[in-house]
Amino acid sequence: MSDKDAAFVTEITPQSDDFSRWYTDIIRRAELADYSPVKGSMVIRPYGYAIWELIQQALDRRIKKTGHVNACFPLFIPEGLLKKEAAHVEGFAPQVAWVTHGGEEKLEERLVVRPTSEAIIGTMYSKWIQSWRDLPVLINQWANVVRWEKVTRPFLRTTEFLWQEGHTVHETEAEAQAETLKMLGVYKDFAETELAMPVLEGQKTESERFAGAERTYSIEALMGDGRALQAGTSHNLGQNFAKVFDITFQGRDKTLQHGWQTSWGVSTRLIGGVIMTHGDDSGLILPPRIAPYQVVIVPIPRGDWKETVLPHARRMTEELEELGIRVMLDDREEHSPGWKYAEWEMRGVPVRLEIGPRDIKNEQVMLVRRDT
RNA sequence: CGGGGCGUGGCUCAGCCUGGUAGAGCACUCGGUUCGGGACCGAGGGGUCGGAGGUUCAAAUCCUCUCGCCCCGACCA
Repeated sequence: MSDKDAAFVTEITPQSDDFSRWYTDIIRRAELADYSPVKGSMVIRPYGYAIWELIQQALDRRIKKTGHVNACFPLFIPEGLLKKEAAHVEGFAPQVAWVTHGGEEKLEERLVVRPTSEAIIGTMYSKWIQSWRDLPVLINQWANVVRWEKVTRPFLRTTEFLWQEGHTVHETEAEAQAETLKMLGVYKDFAETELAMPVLEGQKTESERFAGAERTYSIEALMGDGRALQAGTSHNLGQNFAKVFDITFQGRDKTLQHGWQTSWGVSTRLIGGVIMTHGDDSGLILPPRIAPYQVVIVPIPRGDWKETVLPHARRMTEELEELGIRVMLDDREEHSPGWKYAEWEMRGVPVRLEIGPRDIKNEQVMLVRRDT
């Protein structure tokens, strides 16, 4: 196959030519996401969203297993609340979207569309926490947030993105620090186990620290172009927010104390990380745990295949599904087997099963792995 | 936000320099033959050239402004 043919076949720029272009080509060709009419905002298409749902499910299990529960806080935050924590507002003010009107009426107080939820959650926590017996508070939320970024890239940095943000309050500084590192560990294990994405964990420098945090830790993944990608962060907030949002409790020693907080999050950026960690010039390579289809079955349409091959392929599909495996039976007649091979390789399906009349006769099946 | 590049059917692009109101390949629709690595033949549908203004008898083409996208840098999940 000549280079020209290869280019035609995949329509994907080779990594060695232009890694960034390769990245955006894959997203478009594999139908993970598409650009929207809203500047900097992308549409996550069904195939891409299915990956996010699998990431959510797997991570949500881990978050709950470590004692956290889910809740949902408002999208809008009153300007005054965001401004309470000085470092926090300074860090986020340049990239918040403002709501100034309700219908035709100008608002008395402007609202920000949440860039992160420390302010609104801290405000609520101050109402809910009275005693050391109320601690720890271990809440997570799955949400969308908005940051008015000047430069955007699909999945890696978009104006609006999906994420989870955990917000906890503890009795002591040591407990908060332990929680911060525990969740960093959860992220590391999640990235390496579910996403097959090796990461390096460590503490961020002062300039990279989360606005308002005492300490910020992150997991960093290595991309195919040799660059690092911040794939998740865990912050020890100390008492910074507790002091301005008045999160106090009466301690075991009967004195009034401020809570010790953490917050931690990962976002749809993880999908970008997966693409850049595993993908090759033929397209996407998806780790089986988060692959919308783990197996694609391609029947060979020959002779009386509809009476022989197809029923067999359907039975195989059912049997695999009973085992909990996500299967795509591609029995479309408008595409040739060769076309389907290339298509599903491009979309990163881990395993392909080819089954034709010969296989039925010989009681065999052709299996091809995407990652080899 | 600084530097660079680019906006022409769904996609990739040619045409622009040397103005004369649009082409190719792929994709799509219909019919037929095919199908073990992106099949082939025939017949079709679809764009007024990112947007606005200007120059001109005439603008995809020249000028101005503007919007958007991509890459590098700075910043961020």
